[in-house]
Amino acid sequence: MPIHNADIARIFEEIADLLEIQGANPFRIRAYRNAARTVGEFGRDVGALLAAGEDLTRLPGIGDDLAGKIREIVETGKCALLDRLRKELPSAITELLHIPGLGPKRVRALWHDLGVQTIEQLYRAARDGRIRSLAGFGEKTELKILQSVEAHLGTTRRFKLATAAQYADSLVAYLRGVSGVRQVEVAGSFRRMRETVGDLDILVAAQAKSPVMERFASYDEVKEVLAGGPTRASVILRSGLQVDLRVVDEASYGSALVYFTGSKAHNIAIRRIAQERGLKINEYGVFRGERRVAGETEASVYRAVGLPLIPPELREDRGEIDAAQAGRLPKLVELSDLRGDLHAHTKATDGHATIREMAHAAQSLGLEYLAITEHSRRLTVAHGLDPQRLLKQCDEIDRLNGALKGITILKGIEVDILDDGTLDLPDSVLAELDIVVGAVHSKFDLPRAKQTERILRAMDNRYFTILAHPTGRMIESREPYDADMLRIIRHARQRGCFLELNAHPERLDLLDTWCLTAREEGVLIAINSDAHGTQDFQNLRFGVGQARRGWLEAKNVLNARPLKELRKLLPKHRP
DNA sequence: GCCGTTTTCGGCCCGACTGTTTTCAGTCG
Repeated sequence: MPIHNADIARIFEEIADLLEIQGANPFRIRAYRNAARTVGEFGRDVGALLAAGEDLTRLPGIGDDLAGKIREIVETGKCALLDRLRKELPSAITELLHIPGLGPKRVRALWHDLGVQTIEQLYRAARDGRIRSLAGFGEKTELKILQSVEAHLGTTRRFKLATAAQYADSLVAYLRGVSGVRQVEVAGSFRRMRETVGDLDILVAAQAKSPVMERFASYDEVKEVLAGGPTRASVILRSGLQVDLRVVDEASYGSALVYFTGSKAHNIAIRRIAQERGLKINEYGVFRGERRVAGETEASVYRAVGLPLIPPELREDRGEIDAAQAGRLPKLVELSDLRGDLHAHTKATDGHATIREMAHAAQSLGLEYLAITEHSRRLTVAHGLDPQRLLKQCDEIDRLNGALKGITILKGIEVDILDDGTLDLPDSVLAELDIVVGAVHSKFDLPRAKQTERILRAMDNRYFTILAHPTGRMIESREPYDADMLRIIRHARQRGCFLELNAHPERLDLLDTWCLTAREEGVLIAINSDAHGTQDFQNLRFGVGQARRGWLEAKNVLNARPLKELRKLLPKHRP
């Protein structure tokens, strides 16, 4: 059985959890968590790296010991340390750490004194009133555990970025209207544009007497107030989304913004640099002894540690600090860099608007071109186009292009990639188009070799232009299909075709880590809306966010090119 | 367990809030 990076990461996480409950050295625990993150996010298969004889200790946070454990896991599928820990502690116990309010110390006490190993046993112990008598626990803690377990068994979902944005936008507008409030920003993983967020972290700069805390607690979407101090409060909205609010004065706004934007790993790395320079960073500023030397803006905080401002989307401790120190930070792509959109649908298949309406909507966002790419005939549920209907649409586009000003409509198709890697429409028809977007919409469960081969064969078609939603995953609802993405990216490079970063909120596919690989391999990415209606172009914002997380610059983005340059890259102009 | 122009030992980010304490541990971000 092949061992994937995610498997190794899971093993290290479990080891960290078990060590933590045992009360092991916290820095040893951190080492396992860091290693889990490093391996889990690493773009290439570490098993393949080992097979190629590469030295894993070159990876950050991987020393001789952990490199040895990775080798052990890759070669045997097991880890002796984990097996030993599982004998000492019940493995299921790690699940208890995910209950809010329970950390390693309390989990250990619950297990040691009450024999609690599972969430069900925890629930019964709390319900029967057995927890309040433990040392360090009380009635309130017991009640809180009971509520946390009920909430945990109900919904523990994260919110998709676009969904969270709806709640964030209106709450931010509300807080901006409170007297004494100077600045409001959503920080946390939302600001870093992670594809899902667990909660919203909102930062406010306000005058001392501002009633912002009271107004926050009385916001009409608030269902429950979890905690509230003078500078910090947490609530649950009716939607189930947790919102944490932090209030600071204006002089601390920049350092607080750095602090609450995270990521945690990035902040730790920044603090370490500060420490080396005899400085201390906290949410109130950068300090040399008692004296504050920076803090009013984010730029001032980074400057104090000798770095340029690092964009939030890069703050994941994935090399951005080294890049900043070396003056090699990418100039990340921005929404305003996009010149067109290369994937959209209309009423002709499963969209909701006409070609003309879609073109106007795209143009109002400043786009210069729009490719209409309907589904092909195999996708009958979407009323996919057969050759006859497609050619008829091409005529309509020709007529519209004669009438429209300021935007050009490109003729395209989102053609199904069939099981054997052939395309769902004949070459003679594809030859009439500007753009052929190919997509896998069936047989997601083919074995890795077959799935990979299927996609590579599709790319071999001389009209193939862009691989749509390349991994097929749907956020938190469908796993990516099993395919060798590195081979696919390299094949795209060889064939002169491109990969899509589909900006649909359910997809955000290509993932950030693969964007990074595509960039390194010299493959351009098309950030496309996959719009089915005129409002859907708004989603490009989230696609750009994901692209920025993947370190993409405008020059790495296909549809950041003006139409004239784009045309030169399309199949009709290939040798 | 990792790491090093203060290197092979001795460090490893920092503060708010809660509950159970009576000066602080545990948890969280």
